[in-house]
Amino acid sequence: MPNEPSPPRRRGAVRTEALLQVTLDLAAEVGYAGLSIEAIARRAEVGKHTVYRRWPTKAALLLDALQRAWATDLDHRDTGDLRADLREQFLRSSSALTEPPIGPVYRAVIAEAQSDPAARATLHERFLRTVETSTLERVTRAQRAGELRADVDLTFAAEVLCGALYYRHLLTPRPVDEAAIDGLLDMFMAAYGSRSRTRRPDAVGG
Amino acid sequence: MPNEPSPPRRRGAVRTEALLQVTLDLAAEVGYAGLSIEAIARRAEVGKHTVYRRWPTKAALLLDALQRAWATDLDHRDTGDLRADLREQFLRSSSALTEPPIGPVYRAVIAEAQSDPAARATLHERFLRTVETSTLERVTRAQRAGELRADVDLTFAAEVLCGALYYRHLLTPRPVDEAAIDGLLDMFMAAYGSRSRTRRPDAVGG
Amino acid sequence: MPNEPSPPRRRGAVRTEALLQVTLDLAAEVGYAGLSIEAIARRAEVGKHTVYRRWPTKAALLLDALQRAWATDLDHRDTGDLRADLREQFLRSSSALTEPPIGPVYRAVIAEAQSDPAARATLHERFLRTVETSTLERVTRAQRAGELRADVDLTFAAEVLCGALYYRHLLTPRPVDEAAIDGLLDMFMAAYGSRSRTRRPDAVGG
Amino acid sequence: MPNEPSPPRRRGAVRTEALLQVTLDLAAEVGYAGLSIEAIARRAEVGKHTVYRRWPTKAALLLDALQRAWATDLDHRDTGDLRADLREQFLRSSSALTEPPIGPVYRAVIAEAQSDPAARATLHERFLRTVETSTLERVTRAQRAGELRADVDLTFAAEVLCGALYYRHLLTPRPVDEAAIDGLLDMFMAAYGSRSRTRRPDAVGG
DNA sequence: AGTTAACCGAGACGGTACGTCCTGTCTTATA
DNA sequence: TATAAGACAGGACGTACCGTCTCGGTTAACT
Repeated sequence: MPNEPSPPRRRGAVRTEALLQVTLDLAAEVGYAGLSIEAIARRAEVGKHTVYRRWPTKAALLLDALQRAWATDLDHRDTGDLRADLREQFLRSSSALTEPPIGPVYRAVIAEAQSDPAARATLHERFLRTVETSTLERVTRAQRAGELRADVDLTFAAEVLCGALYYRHLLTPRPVDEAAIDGLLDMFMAAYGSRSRTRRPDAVGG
Repeated sequence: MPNEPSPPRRRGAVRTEALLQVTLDLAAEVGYAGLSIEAIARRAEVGKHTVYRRWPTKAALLLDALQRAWATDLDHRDTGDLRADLREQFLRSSSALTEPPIGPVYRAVIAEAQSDPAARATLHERFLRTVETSTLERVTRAQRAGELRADVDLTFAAEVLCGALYYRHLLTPRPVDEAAIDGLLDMFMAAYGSRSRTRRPDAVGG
Repeated sequence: MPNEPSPPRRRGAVRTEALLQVTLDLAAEVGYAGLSIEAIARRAEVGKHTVYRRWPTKAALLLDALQRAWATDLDHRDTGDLRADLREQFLRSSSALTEPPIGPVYRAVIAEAQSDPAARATLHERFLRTVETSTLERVTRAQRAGELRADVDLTFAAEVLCGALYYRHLLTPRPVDEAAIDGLLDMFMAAYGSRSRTRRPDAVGG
Repeated sequence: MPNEPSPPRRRGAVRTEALLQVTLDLAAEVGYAGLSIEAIARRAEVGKHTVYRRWPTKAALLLDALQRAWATDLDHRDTGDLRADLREQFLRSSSALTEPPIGPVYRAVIAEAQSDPAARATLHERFLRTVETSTLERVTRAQRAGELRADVDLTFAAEVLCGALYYRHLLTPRPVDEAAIDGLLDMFMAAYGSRSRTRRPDAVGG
């Protein structure tokens, strides 16, 4: 029996990286449906145990893979024009969530999260809360700059801004397009904008 | 719900009812995880084909089961006080979505919907759009009654009201409680309420 | 009370014929595997009950279908040369059993017969015994004509002649070709032929 | 937290053995009809895949099970009396084929073989050919010993000996009893026995 | 000619088995 | 000791037939 030399086995962190990458590749190629641990291990030419050793749950793996792909710049710009900055950031996020590999992985995570409260908490902690926080910081800066009314606590407003867009993306056949974002910002600015700068009687609604 | 004219298959209809009920029972007893077609058929003492004959997909079955459980009164009250009516309706919806059997079934549907665009569209068409529409009608009435500004198109606002709450319920560890609803309504009324009636300078924010 | 009332109902008889023909057609087109009652009824555009009303068992249906196709001339020729007559008849039977539709139906019947002793008995009664009997008659005639030894009971010999060929056809990858038939006849004639006419020292064996 | 230690999983060859044994047990207990892969796996407390991993086909599994049960001594005795030796061996084979577990498994294999030419070939290769060969060897020895005529090739004769008995067993309601075996041997000896030793004018035929 | 009972297609129904896929645990052999 | 490979029990998937059972709508025979 001829012993063919097998390739050197990569280990530890390198392996972890490779697995996450394979997960993203699979997501991009075969989508949500192909994201089984079995398929990932097969594609990575890795024993299944090597996956389970690293992540206790498919949700955990997918969350890490999502993080790896989460290269989008989360920090809102601060050009001094709050509306324009939010608009630009929301557009960027929207297209990021739509395209592979983030899109399929995100959907997979959300599906997992429905049956796993821990995954749901982690999903929020590591991704959604981050988005909310980043938005909150930007609007808070705007508030300090006088763009927004000073008499309101914006915490919940930041959640609404994010939530409305996620809702549309995940549970609606409608796209998160410019019209949607503008409509949302109209509402936000109407509610919290400083009186003098906010009124745009010709453009509210949509 | 649109049905074919009138093929009075009483035999079939009885089975269909029973299957939907079993689905809800399973959801209440064993939760999301127990909602396999196999388990439903087994519990109903029915051949699997009897299920597949009626619903091409688990998502389709779950959507019908959801509809069956969806007894919540969707029509917003109209006491003349928009804020109070919305608040009351949102609280009611929230508790309906939290408890079995709607809770588990809803989550299961959403999980299915992530991998099945058709299910996603149907989910929205039959449930979320209904909620949006119902809300839109109430706020439009309020607008005509002078409670809300007359210069805005409220279509998107209605989506935001619903979406923000669904987001919190489905993707967040936070509960949809009175504080959340009040915060949302503050924002909404601040944005669109008629000037004289809306300002509640002491309570905005959360 | 099975009171055979009057002349046969034409409608019924026509249907029966059609079903048998469909069975043969299916056997010829899709072979053994396609011979389910379900498929036959579907192809005949007939309710399954119409099949079960006529035949209690798939085996029963197949046996009737087999009979319908069993057009092969079973009566051995009697040219005065026993060996030649048997040879000719065996060749004819062999090719009949090999080709559709008899081939597939025959195999299907035999498969059914393995799990159903009644079907096995009927199979033998209606087909195999007929072949044995027909052969027995021919060799008995030859015996009376002096072609075969007078001091033997040929009943079992007739069974062996048939059985050896069926064995080869059904359980062996070898074809029932001229060589096989000649070999068999050599053995038979060597055993039972009258001394003077039988010895063919140059041709015995294969 | 130490869970209850599950019994060490039997693997590989041991598992294969167990599965074959379960197949034979089922055959003996519930007969031909109970020999589904599903039932075998259930009885063995084994995942179905564990069966499919080993045998691509039910036929393949049954063939192996048959082999396991095939303990009958295939080698013909050689007491110097060919007729007695063959008789003894045929009787032994006959009763082996009649009783469980070989009986039901054999019938199941033959049923499978009718719809699967590969199974048919394997069935012959591994069982029937073996019987033919063993018989051929014995008669060839007898031929060299002068018991049989020297001027014949016995290959086909060996097939006929086996085939006639299989035919009777599998396709006939008649049993393979002593009379049948004697009749067959009469014919064989009449055909191929050396003249001086063979003639038994009082006993030929059945 | 009207009645009526058998027959019909269509297919629903509870079952069982098929063969495939994935899960999460466990084992083996290699490096 | 970590690994690649994959065996393993379990269970769901969606499909195919089985043989029984309605369901209305013909037919054909006998009033």
